[in-house]
Amino acid sequence: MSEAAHWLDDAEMESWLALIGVVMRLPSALDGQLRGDADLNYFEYVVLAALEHAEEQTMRMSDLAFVCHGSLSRLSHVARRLEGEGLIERYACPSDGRSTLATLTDGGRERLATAAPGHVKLVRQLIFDELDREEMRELGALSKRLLARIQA
Amino acid sequence: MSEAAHWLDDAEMESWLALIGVVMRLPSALDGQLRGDADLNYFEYVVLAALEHAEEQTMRMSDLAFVCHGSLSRLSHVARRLEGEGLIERYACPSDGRSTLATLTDGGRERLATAAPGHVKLVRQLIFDELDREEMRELGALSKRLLARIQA
DNA sequence: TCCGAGTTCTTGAAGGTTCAATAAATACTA
DNA sequence: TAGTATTTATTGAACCTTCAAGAACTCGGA
Repeated sequence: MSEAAHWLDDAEMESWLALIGVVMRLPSALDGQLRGDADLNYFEYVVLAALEHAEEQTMRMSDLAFVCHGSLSRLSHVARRLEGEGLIERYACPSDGRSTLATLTDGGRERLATAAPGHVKLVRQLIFDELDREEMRELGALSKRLLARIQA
Repeated sequence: MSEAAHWLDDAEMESWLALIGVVMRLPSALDGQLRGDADLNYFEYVVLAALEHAEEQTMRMSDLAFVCHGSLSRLSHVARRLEGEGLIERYACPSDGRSTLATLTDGGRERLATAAPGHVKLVRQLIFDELDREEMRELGALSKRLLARIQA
């Protein structure tokens, strides 16, 4: 295969720059709103939200890290902070001594309730107000395929 | 407007989770390759790449920060590191005493050349190998519109 | 059963980013 | 043109994430 085949052509570069722009800027936009409304960053918010939707509002740390798209180490540090603020609790898993279970507290639910309306409003404003129904589905379908590659 | 209108429906949530998954995971995938191949993180790579494509391989710090999607403070810290490694140089702007100009050195060009093949290969692998030509353009067009909102 | 390999989680240190304060220059305005 | 506001960039501290090491446990084969 020729060397040139490895580089991006103009159309690919244009698409890439737009995508990576979203990737680079979206997190700080989300962090800003959450910090202001509920003194959380996006990752902390996602951890609380994931627990809220889980069975018994409880998850294993490693599963939680995966669905939140973060490393276990990152989650462990964040969990210590969240536990210190009384937003979650951790306890040993009865069925597997290696695992730790994290669960949402009432305080965590309240904090989530404080953060959520502004967060959803911002997501709508930045993403879904811009797209019609078909475009929204298309973006989701493409993202899902890319995510599968990135996770692999 | 009813309260419910503020929340995301199932299809929106599915799309959002896929998009944010890409946003959360893509940077660490890119960082990994760049760290291994050239001891750079993605932001450092972007700074060097932006300079390479600029007139005279030189840009004002604040313009550089904007095109790299980072804060000026972040860029300033990174520029100190890159300058320390001899990859860029900074000097006062002759026409506006407030501004600093950053320029790529030979060392910076070399480092970029070390990093680029693997980086492009990974981007192709993660993004463009998954999409046909039409999907690639569609993703770019949608991303561009979202980016415009996020930057506003 | 025992031992080695693998899994799960935490921790401290190193490295990177954000935030707030500051300095220095330019632009505006009365 | 003097004074004020704005723009541009840097800095150090606080905060967060990554990295590497280690502890505790489970699994599987000899």
